[in-house]
Amino acid sequence: MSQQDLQLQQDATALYEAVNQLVRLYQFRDRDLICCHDVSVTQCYALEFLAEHGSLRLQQLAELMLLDKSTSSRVVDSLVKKGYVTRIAETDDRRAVALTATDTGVALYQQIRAELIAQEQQLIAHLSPEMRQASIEVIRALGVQVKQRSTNSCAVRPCSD
Amino acid sequence: MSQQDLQLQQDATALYEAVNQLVRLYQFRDRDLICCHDVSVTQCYALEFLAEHGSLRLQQLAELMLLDKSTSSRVVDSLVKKGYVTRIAETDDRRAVALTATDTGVALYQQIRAELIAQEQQLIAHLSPEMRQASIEVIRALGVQVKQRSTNSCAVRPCSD
DNA sequence: GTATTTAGTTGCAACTAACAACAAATTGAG
DNA sequence: CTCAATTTGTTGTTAGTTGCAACTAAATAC
Repeated sequence: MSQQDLQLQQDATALYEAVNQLVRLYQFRDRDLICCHDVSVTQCYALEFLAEHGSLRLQQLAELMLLDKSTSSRVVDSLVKKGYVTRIAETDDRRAVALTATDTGVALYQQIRAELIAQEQQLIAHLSPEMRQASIEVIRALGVQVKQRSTNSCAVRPCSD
Repeated sequence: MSQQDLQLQQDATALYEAVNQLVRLYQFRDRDLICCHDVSVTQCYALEFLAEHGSLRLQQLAELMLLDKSTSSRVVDSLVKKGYVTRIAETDDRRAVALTATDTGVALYQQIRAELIAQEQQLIAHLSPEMRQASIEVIRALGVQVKQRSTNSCAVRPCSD
């Protein structure tokens, strides 16, 4: 194996370990609140989609979140209870419900988002633009990879069991 | 705001969104198996610690995994049932149990690890060593940040509620 | 006008994880 | 040495999350 190949393999291993660590630790945010605010991570994702898209039906939200509609319905339940989202029946199709983030909900999401972005900013402030870009690319690519992995059951080889 | 500051902020936002996406999608691996192998993600983490550390007591494993000892005990249960880990009572302290990955267990972990590393390698093969290094650094730093965030309840400001 | 489809909710079961109570072994104090 | 306190690990219970299936209500199709 060449020096370069060796280096690549070492880097891949380091990347694997770093991602592993990151994702493992992130699991613990799930049960906690997002940084002191009274929403779970799943709830925050839902709030994010609603804040970004303006208004969504439950079905659409469920698809975006890759969750079952029943689960989404319950996530919305809790957000409604907390006053971050409203359910308003649509007039033209009275089965449908328009989910909308309230002002409080949007404000909460923006606050959480701003805090998290500020943290990311600290993290990459010392890096050159090229390095930053590379990091972002890699993390994006990891996301795409995981997405493929979760739709196919296995990315490397077909399922053996 | 200067051009550079603006760029930094944009990069931070992009990073936030990429990490968000990655971590959100990773949640779905949790219920599935790690890429067709018959262990859950938590079980795989336990297997990893045992394969890396050789032999651990339950208490030690629980601390490493940041889980309650009861939860760890049950995670180990399932790994024992599947034949990936053995529980062997220690002779000098008969309360204690030495947890050890079996050969099969180590082999499984190494296979999973190798597959994941191969994927990472594809991902970063086209990057220059400096770019790779930067990516790894950033992801590592994100991990450390999350760790702090999960011990302190809030990294940015003291809890307001 | 009835049958089918669609949107959303609720019942239920499976799973995960923590807390508390517990049993068994070890350690310590007198 | 003996009995209390501590340590190690397991089990009972509870809370929370999620998906599937069954359901209601509304809209659409024939």
